[in-house]
Amino acid sequence: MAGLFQAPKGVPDYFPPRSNAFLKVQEAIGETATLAGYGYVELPIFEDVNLFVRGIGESTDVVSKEMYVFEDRGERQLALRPEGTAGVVRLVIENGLDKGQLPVKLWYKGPFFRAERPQHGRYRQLQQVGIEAIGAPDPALDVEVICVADDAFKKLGLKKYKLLLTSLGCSNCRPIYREKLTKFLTSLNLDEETKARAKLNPLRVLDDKREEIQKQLTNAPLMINELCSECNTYHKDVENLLNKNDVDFIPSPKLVRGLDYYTKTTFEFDHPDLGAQSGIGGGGRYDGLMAILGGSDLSGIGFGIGTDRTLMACEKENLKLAKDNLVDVFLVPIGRNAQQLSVSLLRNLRNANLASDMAYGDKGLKGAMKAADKSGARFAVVLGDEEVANAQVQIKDLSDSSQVQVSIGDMVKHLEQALRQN
RNA sequence: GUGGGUAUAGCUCAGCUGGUAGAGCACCUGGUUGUGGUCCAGGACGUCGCGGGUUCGAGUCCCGUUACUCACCCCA
Repeated sequence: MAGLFQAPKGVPDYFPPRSNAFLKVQEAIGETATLAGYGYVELPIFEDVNLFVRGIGESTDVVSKEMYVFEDRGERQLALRPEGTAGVVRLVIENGLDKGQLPVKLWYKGPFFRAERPQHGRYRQLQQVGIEAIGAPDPALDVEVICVADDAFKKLGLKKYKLLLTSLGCSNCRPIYREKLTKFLTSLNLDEETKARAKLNPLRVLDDKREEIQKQLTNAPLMINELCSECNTYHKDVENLLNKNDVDFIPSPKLVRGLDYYTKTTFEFDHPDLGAQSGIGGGGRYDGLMAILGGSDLSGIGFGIGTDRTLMACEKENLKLAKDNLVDVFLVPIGRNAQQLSVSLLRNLRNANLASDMAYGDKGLKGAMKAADKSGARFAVVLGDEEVANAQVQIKDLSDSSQVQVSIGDMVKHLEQALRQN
């Protein structure tokens, strides 16, 4: 049972059959983004630690206590990426993508790392698929980004998730609001820890889950009511466009994101069946980030969808994402000659795009048939000395046990037709 | 990071107030010498998470530790 090693704390393993569903989730989001004109980027898994410190914000939990920081052999300070946006923005600036046609639309996928205490759905190596659209401060673009996520979830068959939406204002209206909120919070009776949080980022106190805190927050000033006229108009446009396109959303004035760069449109997708780790995706605008990281002063918007959690949500809704069988055809050779011939036959089948496998090892006929059954293949191809001598194979339909004999030359064609019929 | 729960076969779990391990499913073999899925018979599989302690004796009690898990914090 227990070997010498176990996976590092909080790191999930994916293996068949669940790994097939994992892949489907990743593909569904990536395909939706591609259809919307987003190009794929392959980002490095580690970056200069300061990219994240500057980009995400030094005071955020993600940076201050959850980053995997290390030094390489050249004494460079690096960090395993805790999120994707900072890396994409760096890539855009470094490669001059912002000098061409705008907006720049990109998508990415892969693992991210945060040293949190693990929980079901909260991993130290977490998987995300994300998109970013940089260089067009247009409400229609905000809606496009939200729709890509929404459409991907729908494509997977998800029904129960909710879209939470608000605006966090801009560099003009947020500081004013922040001061107002701080004043309000200091009038409350809060524990030391919460007070500290209020000082660091007062907005964060708003989505505290404890009832005794929420009770005190009923009359708290809300950003959504304090937006400057520009932000207000922008947000109304976003809401109207979402309504016109039948994208349901829940106005959530207390929604806060843990990364400092968010401005204006901010959203989160929640799934009710995932307990405390209910966020399956989130994102928003980051209009100052390009400039902060030394690029041209362009706006940006994007999202990150949690692949792990989205898969869990699909499982909660009993969605069948991938078929159980990997192959449709299974070769059952009896004897050395048949086995050697099968190697070539397998290649023929696979080159004709028929997913196929064979019984390896010295299994008897019975065992090999059993393996064929286990594989989930629709057809078993039986061949022994007699068949090899006559250049024939027996093709058995495992769903109804019917069996026909065809020549080896016709095998691929026969199976192609049989599989196409259903 | 804080607080609670759990850890027994590959999986899901049973094992009472301490007396040297059990079920179902899965796996292997045979019944059927060249035909799977059903059925029947048989078989293999465990240092009871790990380390220490109490005891004549610990899966069971105590301490520590690790992992998972629930909530908080945070977030995907």
